Amino acid sequence: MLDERKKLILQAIIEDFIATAEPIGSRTIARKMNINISAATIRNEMADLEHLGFLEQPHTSAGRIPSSKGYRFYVDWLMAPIGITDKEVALIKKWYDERTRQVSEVFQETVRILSHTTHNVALMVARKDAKDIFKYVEFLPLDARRAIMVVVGKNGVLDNKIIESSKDIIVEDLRRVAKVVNDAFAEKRVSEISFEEVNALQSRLLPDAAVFESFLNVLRNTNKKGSSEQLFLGGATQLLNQPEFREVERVRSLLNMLDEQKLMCDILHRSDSAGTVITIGHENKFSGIRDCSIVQADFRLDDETTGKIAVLGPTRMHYGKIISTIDFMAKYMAELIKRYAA
Amino acid sequence: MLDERKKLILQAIIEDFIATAEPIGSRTIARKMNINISAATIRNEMADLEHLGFLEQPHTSAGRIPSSKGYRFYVDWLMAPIGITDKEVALIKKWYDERTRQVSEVFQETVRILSHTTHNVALMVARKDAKDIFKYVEFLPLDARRAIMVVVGKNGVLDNKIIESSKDIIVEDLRRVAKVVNDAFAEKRVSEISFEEVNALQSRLLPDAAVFESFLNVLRNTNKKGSSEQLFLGGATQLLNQPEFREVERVRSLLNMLDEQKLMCDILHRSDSAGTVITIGHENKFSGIRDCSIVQADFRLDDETTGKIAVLGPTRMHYGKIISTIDFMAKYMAELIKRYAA
DNA sequence: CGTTAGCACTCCAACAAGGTGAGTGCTAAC
DNA sequence: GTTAGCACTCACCTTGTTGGAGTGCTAACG
Repeated sequence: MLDERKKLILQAIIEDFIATAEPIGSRTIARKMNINISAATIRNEMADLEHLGFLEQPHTSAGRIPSSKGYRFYVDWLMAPIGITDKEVALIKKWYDERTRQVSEVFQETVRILSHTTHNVALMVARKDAKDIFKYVEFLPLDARRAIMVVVGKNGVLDNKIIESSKDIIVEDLRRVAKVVNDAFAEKRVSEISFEEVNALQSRLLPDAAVFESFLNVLRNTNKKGSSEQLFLGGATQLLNQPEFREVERVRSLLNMLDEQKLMCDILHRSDSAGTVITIGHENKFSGIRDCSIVQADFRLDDETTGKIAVLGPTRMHYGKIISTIDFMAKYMAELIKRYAA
Repeated sequence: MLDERKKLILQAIIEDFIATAEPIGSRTIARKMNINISAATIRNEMADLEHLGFLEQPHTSAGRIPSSKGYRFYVDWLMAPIGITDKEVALIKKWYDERTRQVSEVFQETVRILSHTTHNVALMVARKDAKDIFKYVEFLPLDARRAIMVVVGKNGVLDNKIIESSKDIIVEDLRRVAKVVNDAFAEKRVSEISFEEVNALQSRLLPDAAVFESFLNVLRNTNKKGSSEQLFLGGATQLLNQPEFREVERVRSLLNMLDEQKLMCDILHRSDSAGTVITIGHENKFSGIRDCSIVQADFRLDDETTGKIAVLGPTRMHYGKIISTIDFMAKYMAELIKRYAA
């Protein structure tokens, strides 16, 4: 497709632009490349590359900058894989160590670290598909008028709630409710308990309607809580350090997009393909980020929980570094969560 | 302190500046105020007000802008109380309705709404002081090798955890552990269970050391989780709409501060006084926000949970409106949380 | 004595003009 | 195919000019 020299020149241009964010001219390239070619020759090659769509000119007599297509070619064919160094790994582990104590903190800290190491916005969606299976309900006494209803699923407690009564609680009543419910629903998947089944029980439990209602609420809640999708976002500040966001207008429009949680989830779910996916500039479906690139990877925490982790920034980003960082983070995070959950 | 006319002029200047963000001159004021005073007179008065420290001049022959002291006087003496309208209340309630389903969402949504209605950054810290009292521990069977340990406190389940064993679990063993632990710790405040007491039990439970260890872990965890402080933050985007943040540099320095969770907590906790507190410009202890004001109120959710809710923005803010909004939000949020928890 | 008109002065902001430098495309020679 | 040379373009910086908004001061007025 491209001869060897064109590839070299394209690579040199892109890498220089990634480093400096300045349009780059033929002389500079001639000076930087080891090959002894004159600026004039490079000028000719650059004109060719522009006609082929790999480069763009902001205006006549400025240097060239890479187009989306140019970056795509670079990422697919030219880019040298840049691994993550031991030092960086150590730093990341240190950050986690210092700031996370429990599972719930790991997600937020992950985007924090990822945004700091990549100097771009980091985001993550974790999606939990409830596959909870109900086992039994048990009532634990608290005091005369209160008891705790504990709903147990196949993999532990699904939820618990205090039952309060205006008159003294009779243990026998609770035990009866438990028995009926347990007989009816045991081993059922929570998300599949139907309206009809519930109705059928309702009449039998009329004297304890309140308790039964509470139980249903807990179930519904579990289901809702179980199948959730959570978005984490960090490092908007990082963007401000990028020269492409020197004007407030650009910053604002992007920040506004990032505020739209639903939209961001959609963007991340756009690619169903597994593994690491890179979307560059115009390849984005959403016009608001046509001048940005997204590098994303997916991860799996357990049977129920999967997610995507991504870095978003200007098309001019260190693709190689970001890819290896994100891959490492996805794996390490999953590992960490397992460790904390144990 | 100030004669009636000076007050009127000061008020006019401040309100104009809040509206336009432009330094304001004598002629403009003369035109806007109903009173028939010439621009020259106003000039004299303005010179006085500047000498008294209520106004500042960005440079000679620009208009005047209010100083921190000027805003302080305005807030304390001049400002007309601006209530929150029924329409606004309705809007806020609608937003909550649309986006919150459970307690955990209320906090985040509160800062979202607050930042949108005030067009400034909203933040909130919720602090929970653990006063949990241990009642008993109970083991619920799950399958042959697993059981759930449920730790019950005075106000419900403190925590639960799955106990896993390599050999079949003997119910009697668990019951024995439960009895020993319950006898020793019942009615004790979790945060006050001492190292010595734990040691004393350890020897008696040697055969079931693993289970006991798990129990201790849960206790420790409860304690840690119980006494937490969480920061919520929203609406950084709003800042970008303010003319004082037209240059990226200012935005960056502020966003960097906002990223420092610990610092922000400190700032909010600075004022121990209850009720609504306003800190204007130079009154701030932290130099990074010397050109910002903070309006904060505190709230109480229950015996254990208290917090602060605040709006942060340029000194040029609609103090009256923000105060009434924040007061309303603090109350309404507490109410909402009670409702969801019930 | 407070108020006002008038005036000279200051300073920012916007605009225009000219110079500079990096870069290009084209052509002709190697 | 490669290269040197040259005319040309365009952004950007510097400098100068102008206009307007605003001030402080002074002198006159009721």
